[in-house]
Amino acid sequence: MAGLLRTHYCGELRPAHAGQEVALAGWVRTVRDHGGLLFLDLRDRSGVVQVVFHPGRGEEADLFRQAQELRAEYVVLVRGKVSMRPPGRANPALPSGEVEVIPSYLEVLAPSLVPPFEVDGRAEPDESLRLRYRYLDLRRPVMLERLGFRHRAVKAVRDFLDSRGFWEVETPALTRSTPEGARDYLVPSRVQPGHFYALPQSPQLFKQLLMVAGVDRYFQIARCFRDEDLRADRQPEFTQIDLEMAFVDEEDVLTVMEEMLGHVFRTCLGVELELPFPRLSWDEAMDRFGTDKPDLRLPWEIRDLSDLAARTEFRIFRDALAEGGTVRGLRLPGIALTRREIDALTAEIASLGGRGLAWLAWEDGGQVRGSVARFLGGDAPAWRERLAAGPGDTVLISAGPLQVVRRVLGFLRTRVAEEKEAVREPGWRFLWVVGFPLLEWNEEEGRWQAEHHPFTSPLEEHLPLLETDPGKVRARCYDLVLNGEELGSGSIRIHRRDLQERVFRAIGITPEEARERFGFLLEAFAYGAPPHGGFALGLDRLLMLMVGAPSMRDVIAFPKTARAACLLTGAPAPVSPAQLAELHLRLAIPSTRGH
RNA sequence: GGAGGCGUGGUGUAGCUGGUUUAACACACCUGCCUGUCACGCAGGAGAUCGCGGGUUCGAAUCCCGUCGCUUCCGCCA
Repeated sequence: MAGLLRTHYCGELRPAHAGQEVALAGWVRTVRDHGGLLFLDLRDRSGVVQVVFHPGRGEEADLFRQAQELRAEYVVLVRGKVSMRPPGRANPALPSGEVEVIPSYLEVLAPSLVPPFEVDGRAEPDESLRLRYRYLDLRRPVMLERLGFRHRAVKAVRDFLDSRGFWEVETPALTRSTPEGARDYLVPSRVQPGHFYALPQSPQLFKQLLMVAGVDRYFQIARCFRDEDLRADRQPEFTQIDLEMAFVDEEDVLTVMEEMLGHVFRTCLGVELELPFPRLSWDEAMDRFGTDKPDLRLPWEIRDLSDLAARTEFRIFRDALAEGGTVRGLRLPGIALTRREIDALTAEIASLGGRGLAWLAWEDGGQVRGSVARFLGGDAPAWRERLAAGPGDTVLISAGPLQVVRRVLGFLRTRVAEEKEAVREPGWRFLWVVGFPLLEWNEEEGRWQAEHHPFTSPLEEHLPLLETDPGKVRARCYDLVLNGEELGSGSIRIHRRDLQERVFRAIGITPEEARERFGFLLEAFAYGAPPHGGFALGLDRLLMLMVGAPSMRDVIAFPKTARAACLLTGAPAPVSPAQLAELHLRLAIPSTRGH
């Protein structure tokens, strides 16, 4: 269609173009037919410009009659002259609003059915309709703008990493099923009956192999697949900014990530991020905020009240402490809760293991009230001081095992803020959370497992604990959090075969299993692996936050629904018996429908 | 796997404590009129048996059960 000779985008016309002959192509946004005068709003991805048709005589009259046939979303070609609008007729709401186009030629390149929803309408159609007609949904200026933003952000990432000596390397999409982690998407092999590929959950192992290969600095805008249930911020396929560096320690990786994000925010949003990002140890994050991804825009913090609680006669507190637990409180500054609200919250925390919720509140006069107020006795001022509580504040108190108390108060922190629409401080509050436990106890399977992944290096000084007290070992890993959303994680990897085998042993992977599952990696490490570390950042999540979209689906061109379906193509869908046979597959679907 | 929300002309909503509607409103659509609009305006028109199935009832968009779809959260997501 190069012969169309489009000369300009609609949205870029300005007074400077006045007098020029232009050729525009785009979609009809609206036609305002005044009978003796007709306005056409022509739209392309750059925006809108107004084209004015006069009835006149001869050719002009033909053009006018043609224009009267135009309908929304017709694709048209317009040639004409850019002209200043008459005095007082400019539209300040439109970037091109000072000019208009006087046409000399009009051609319908393609008509359109009446669209199933108004592309430029005020109302946002139901999301399933948007997804079914995604190409029309994406035609909406907000959505096109988001796609453009995504392009610019990815370009900024590439430019930055290139400038720092990173090479972009592609890794396989058809790979081996990984033993731990999320459920894999499997692809059956036709050539090898009964064997399967898995789509990668991340390029983790390959990037480590690239380090062994001497690539030194690798990155990839990598598609990752995880067959788990979806959320507003979780899709079965998503994109990571994946990178790995050889001969580095934590500081190198964190600095590169900070500078990369600084570059992206500067180029895409014109925002200057404050570097470096603050860091919090995992233990401190859990103690102060009850979560490993605290939203720092919310200043509320958790306080340990165990010593004070020990002096009360309150059974629940004393029992919790006697069993080795803790008593902690969360102050809600200036927030009053009704009994009913507290009951509702108590019910909600039951699923987190919280058996009850105590509370205190301070009156204007300074007197304390609440479910445990009568147990404070002479210690009331000490409680108040510890919590820094003042009139109008409510404090929620949880007692029990440390893990449960953290989880409960961490949950309440965001839950109440949401409910009460507590004001969050504005801004981009990045945070590094470092020093996660290397291992976590899997209650169900009765064994230790990797908290991050099994290739994460333990802290050197914790190595002796690996066999004696695995839960105490901290890892050389780091999570990046933005406004309470986990953006990604990374670590310094194990590069010595002996240590890798010790970690495998700690998580109950026998040498035989290790060889079976990761033999290729262990073997590679036997041939001179450099110390290395890296990071993987969730691109979709980052973009969602940057553009202020409520869901990751809004920054992905063709996303899946909560049931992992594509409403546009109808995927997933059945395949023919012939296809199954070719793949040596037979279906075993239990007949659940009893009619 | 569990819990909640939503489903009404093409679109977005109202109606939903059962019977005063012939299911309403806005936008879109169709016809006509209109020379400066830009969410153009005016007049007229067409269009929904209320996701689907079953039940309760004299009577169901409205109540109940099931089911499907979308969605939010928990579990899950090394």
